[in-house]
Amino acid sequence: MDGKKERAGRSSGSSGGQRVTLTRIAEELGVSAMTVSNAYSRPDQLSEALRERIFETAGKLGYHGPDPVGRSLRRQRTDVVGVLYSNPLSYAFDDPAAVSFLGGLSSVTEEADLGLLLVSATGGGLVAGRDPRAAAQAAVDGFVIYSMSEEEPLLKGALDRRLPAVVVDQPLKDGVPFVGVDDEAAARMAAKHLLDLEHERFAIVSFALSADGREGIADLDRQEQAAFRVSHLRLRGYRAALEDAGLPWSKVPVYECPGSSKELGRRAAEGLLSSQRRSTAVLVSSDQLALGVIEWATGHGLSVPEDISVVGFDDIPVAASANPPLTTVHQDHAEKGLLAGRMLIAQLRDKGLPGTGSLPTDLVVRGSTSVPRKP
Amino acid sequence: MDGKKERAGRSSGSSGGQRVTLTRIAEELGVSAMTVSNAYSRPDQLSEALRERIFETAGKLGYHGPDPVGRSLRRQRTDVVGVLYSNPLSYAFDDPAAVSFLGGLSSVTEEADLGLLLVSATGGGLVAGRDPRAAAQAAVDGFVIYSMSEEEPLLKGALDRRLPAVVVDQPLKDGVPFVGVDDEAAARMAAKHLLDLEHERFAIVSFALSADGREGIADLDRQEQAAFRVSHLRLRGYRAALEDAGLPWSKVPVYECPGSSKELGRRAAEGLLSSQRRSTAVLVSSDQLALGVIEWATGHGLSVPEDISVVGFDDIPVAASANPPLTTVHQDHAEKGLLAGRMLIAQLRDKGLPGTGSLPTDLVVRGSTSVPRKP
DNA sequence: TTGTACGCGTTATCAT
DNA sequence: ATGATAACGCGTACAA
Repeated sequence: MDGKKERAGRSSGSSGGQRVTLTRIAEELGVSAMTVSNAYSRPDQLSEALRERIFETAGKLGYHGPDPVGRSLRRQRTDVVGVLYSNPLSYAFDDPAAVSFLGGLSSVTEEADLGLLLVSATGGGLVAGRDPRAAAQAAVDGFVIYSMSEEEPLLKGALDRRLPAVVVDQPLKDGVPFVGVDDEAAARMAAKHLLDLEHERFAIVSFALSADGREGIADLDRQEQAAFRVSHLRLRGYRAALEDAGLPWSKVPVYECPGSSKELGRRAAEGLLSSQRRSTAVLVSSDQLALGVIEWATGHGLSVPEDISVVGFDDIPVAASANPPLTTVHQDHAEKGLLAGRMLIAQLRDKGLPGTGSLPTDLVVRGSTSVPRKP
Repeated sequence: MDGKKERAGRSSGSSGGQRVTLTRIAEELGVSAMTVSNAYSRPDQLSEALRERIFETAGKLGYHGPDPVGRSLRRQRTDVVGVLYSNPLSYAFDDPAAVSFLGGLSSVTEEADLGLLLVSATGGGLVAGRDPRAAAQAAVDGFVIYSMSEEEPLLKGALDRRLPAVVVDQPLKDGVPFVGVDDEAAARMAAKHLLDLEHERFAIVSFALSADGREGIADLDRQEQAAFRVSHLRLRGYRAALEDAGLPWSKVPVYECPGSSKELGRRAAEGLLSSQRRSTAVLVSSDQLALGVIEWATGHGLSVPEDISVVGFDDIPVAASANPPLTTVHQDHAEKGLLAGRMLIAQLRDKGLPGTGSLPTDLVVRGSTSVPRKP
């Protein structure tokens, strides 16, 4: 015998410690294992009477249905979808956009009777010599890759397995179906709104351009080399709009935050708005950051939008009820989850490779923007 | 040969359609399968040179490490923790308390290198004849059971498997470690706060007492028979405090909501506060409901707290920044997740059965409560 | 350091 | 309606 580990379990009732399997039940009744299997998985292949007897002894022996792992091995599928998220998984639950996305995704997987396995990008902490393959070794039928960095080792590990997959937002990968929005056009729209209000002094708050955790003003070089597609495109959009209006981009400070939270937003505001001749318009590439910017501003005697207009990006649920309500670029994160889920399931069902799913965005004008105060 | 399904895959490079396995690599190199296995799982058992050669041909043939399912079967563990949530899984992502909880839980599982599998209570919609066992058939090493109804069939299915498990909030089950707070004392504290402010006309908004989806005023009978432990205890706490103050419970209307959302809160408020001689104090058993109550009130010309004081329960993140900021019972949901995770992992590691983990609560007084307006 | 033998628990196929 | 056989892909125990 192999594993001799003593089961701690309160040996409840009839059977001792030994693991109960299909075969065990079969022996007990003098039928074949196949028949027991059928009792659970294909009821039409048995007489009702036998099926009953099987369930009965199963109950008596403490057997509660086919072991999922054995079944998965044999059937060559797990009925589980893996979700890959950039950075510590627990961050996802602090990010309202990610939460909405997962909500949408889960409603599809749920309906399709698939489990949702959240796979950590950084399990095991920083254990030296940790195999980057490890995290990709999940027992899943396919992956939803949510907004990952191009360079994330986990990504390669997952894609190498050549399972069905869908990438959301980033990165773009040949042959892998993709879901996203037109980030550049959306950002352009946001900037255009402020330009229409006749703002002239702009500042930008961006989330991470690369995964190196840098924080602070990002120069042109760094902007160009952004590893995060989404950050890059949003910057491009802002830039295009400003340049179209004849404003020199080189004079627009871009503050890079290594994440997306209120706290980082406050710090960005501090870095950007402390100066004498401060900006009147701030374009922010996420709502959480934008809310942080607003907090810092109001906390320092500046009023929004009278002194400073702020535009966010994402339209997370709290944006509407913030104070002031946040003007922002709306995108439907839950819908994105739905779509990604459907595209993955299509592949699982052998419906072939879906192409690219693009979702609309629109600008939601609320209370955080207005014409600049006259000088 | 068994499965004849044609792989859709773009047959990338060297190898054809055939699945690549450990054995295949072994044959290719003329070594034993065991050695290949060791190359991945126990590097110290090989010469570095051989290991390199193995990885090389593995790469060439498109093999990317041991199959997780085969591995799980053999090792008798999956390194995955299952999370059971009451009702459609997607609701969890709409519930800030659940989201915080999952955040805490995920940070522990992540650190322990465990995957987190979200298991749906109601997969496959309402397909008739659906096996309630199905959802419990996840390939996991243990379960975190989050706030489920006592009667949920899924619960029985999961517990029957006798895997390590931890129950959070409800239901209480013999022999299953439990994490929660003292809901009754906390509710009492909330009621006491309003009594101290000299309120006398109370109304209660509770979330579900049973899983039958009923909505509306719940009579004493229904209150007593609540299937949800948490709802029951909170009501008991409110009641005890009011009765201690000499207020007759029978005159206090209890509105039951079949869930926890702003929308349901608005409906409850409508049901409770439309009357002539309305209450001045509303005790609500969740923050989301409380925020809905406030919205309804302010939307109908009542001001909070001047006309009506409202106390919530949970202290979800938005409570502090709501308008007015919500007075509520604070509990640390993320910490609850951490604790539940740790208690489950302790079992997985054979550290024996942990007992009960109890977390503190405290009342956070903010702007939604004050003395009642003089009549 | 490497190889042999076997079993983990299930189910598809084909036969009866 | 039921059974025999043979994998599914891997890893433990032990021998060499």
